[in-house]
Amino acid sequence: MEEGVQVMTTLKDIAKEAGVTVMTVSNVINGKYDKVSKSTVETVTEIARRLDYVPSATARSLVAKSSRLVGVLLPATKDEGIFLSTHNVAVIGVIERLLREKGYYLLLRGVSAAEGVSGTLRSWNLDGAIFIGFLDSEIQQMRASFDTPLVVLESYAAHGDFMNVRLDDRRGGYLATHHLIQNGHRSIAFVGTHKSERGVDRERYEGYLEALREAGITGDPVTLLSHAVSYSNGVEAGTKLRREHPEVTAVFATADQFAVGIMDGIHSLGGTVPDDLSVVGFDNLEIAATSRPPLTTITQDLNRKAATAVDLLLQRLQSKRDQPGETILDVELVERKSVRNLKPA
Amino acid sequence: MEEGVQVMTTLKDIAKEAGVTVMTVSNVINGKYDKVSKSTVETVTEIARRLDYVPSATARSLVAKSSRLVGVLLPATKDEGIFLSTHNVAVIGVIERLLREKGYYLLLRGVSAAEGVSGTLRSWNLDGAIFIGFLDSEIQQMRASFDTPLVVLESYAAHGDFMNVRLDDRRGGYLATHHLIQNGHRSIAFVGTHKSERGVDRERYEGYLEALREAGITGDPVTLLSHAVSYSNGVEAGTKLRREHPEVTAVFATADQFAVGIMDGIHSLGGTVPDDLSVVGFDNLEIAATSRPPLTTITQDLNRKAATAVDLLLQRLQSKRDQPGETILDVELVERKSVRNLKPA
DNA sequence: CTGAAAGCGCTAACAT
DNA sequence: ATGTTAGCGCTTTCAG
Repeated sequence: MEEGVQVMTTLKDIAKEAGVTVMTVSNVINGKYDKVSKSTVETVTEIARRLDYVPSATARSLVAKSSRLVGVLLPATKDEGIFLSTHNVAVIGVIERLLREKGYYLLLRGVSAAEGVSGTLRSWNLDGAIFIGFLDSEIQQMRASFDTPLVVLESYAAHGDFMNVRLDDRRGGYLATHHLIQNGHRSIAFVGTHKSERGVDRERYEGYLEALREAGITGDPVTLLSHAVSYSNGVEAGTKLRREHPEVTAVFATADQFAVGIMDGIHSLGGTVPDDLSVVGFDNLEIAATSRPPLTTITQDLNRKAATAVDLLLQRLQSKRDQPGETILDVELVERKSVRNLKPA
Repeated sequence: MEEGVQVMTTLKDIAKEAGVTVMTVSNVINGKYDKVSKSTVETVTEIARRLDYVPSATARSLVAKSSRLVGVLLPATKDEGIFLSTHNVAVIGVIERLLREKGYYLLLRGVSAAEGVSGTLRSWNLDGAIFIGFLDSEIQQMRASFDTPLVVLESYAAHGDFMNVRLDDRRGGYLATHHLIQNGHRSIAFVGTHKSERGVDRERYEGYLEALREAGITGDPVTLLSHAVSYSNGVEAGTKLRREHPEVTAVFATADQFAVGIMDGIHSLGGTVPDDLSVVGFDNLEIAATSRPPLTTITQDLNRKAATAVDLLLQRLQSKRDQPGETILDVELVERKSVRNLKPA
């Protein structure tokens, strides 16, 4: 029993044992059997197995241009971790599996705005990267410092230089608002983030306006904007809505966290959802199904999103061919219990 | 504007530009200023910045024994992704942050029982690894194929060869059951997994028995065992409990998924929690706070768990000193609304 | 079919 | 204070 530092078996070890050159062993390991005699293949293979040989990824990556390493980067602050939504989690899970199936490794990394991204990306010689959850401005800025093949999720950043996979947010906003209108609502508020921060919200807002316009609803709609998506900002919006805008009968929130917060805000003031206020969210997180009441919201195909991202990246890696700059995924309305039908039966 | 493959700046480039040797540049980059004249340091530093130099981690890892890469491995099947619980997600988030702070990189990897683990672990020359969510038997088996410093979360596998960070599961089981007893319950069922599969459940079961014994409750308690932790297995247990064990007034479930499932199972049969059945779970996942009714459960300090794991690993990496084989984290009862007080006021 | 030489980017050890 | 040599484990030429 050896103790202490692990001693790796190398090609050299096998070569010595087999009485051949390192080169020959390398060829066997890499399956280039046409360059090696059958008997040599057998001996070498046997010895490799016996010595429990594992190729050194670092050595390979040094000599080849490829590292078979893909970076998945998420926003992070120095003090907080990553992984905000259940959502992203699921996406990363799928990404990991797909990459693994294709023989790639996944380097997970939180990126704080302060430190650059280029260190990580370039020092490991990443074959590619996937960005999740960054603001458009951050993406543009980060993109400047490296040119590894890149797929970005949920962004409206100009996509001259990378591939973009996102939802049809505008349609989502339209669907949500249209649903409220169909249920007889006319005074529908909008709760989201300042549109400069998330392109996603700007689009959802456009969809919202479109539905309003289509229904001939004019006038300034009530619009409540926060700087970040959070439950507590939702609560705040909910209380504000009840206190200051009694005429509003429904609200479209651009995130389920907002929506659930709004509902709780209403409840805390003695109101009821959907009786006093109808709410539609966006994302269909787990909390949407378990909230009270269960939240009507806009959903998407998570697996498909992750799969699309990985596919695009790998295709790009394998065949230098250019891929479409933007892939837009469809969304759907999930009807639950947070919308009241105002129309007479 | 260059197009195509990224060309990395190397020490050689800088050396040429500065008119010095690669070695000198290396010394400057690594901050060994005592070996280089002040003026050289300045020129080299300037050129490095101008050329946007980033050291090659792969080259470094090849020559050094250290790769500054830590593997976080989770169970996965070929068809399913990783990331079962909200829980693990949070833990990984914290681990990532701590590793990053210390200058380490995180390789995220799902491991299916079929493929070995040694390939990943050894080909990347990982400095260390953290295992999350594996069965004890899997750990023992995997451990055989490599001897990288290892921290294992939530396991009762013999810890001769690695560090173990886990909860005081026994106390958790005791606390949960004791709470039910204090609320006047005498007929308390146990819902968990077959104890051979998760050591965690065996311990929680022991704690459960201990509380029963202490209260002088004898006789065979109702015990419902599944093969895997899941909501649907919980629902099944809940319906079974209501149909076949009407004498049972309370249940301790070893996982919140079970507990929430049980509650829904009861509800689906027209029963009410906690009026018809009191339920205590374990883990304090997000669903515990948002379930109906909110679930009384056993909680733990997630941050502390992750931090402990990383600390142990890094200490082990930095000073070859041996660390305690097992670190046991405390647990607490979180009281919510799923337990009915049977005692007269 | 097999070997020899060179080099990927970097650093440790020993010169100078 | 700087340079030289050597080598980490591997693959890509180019020779035999």
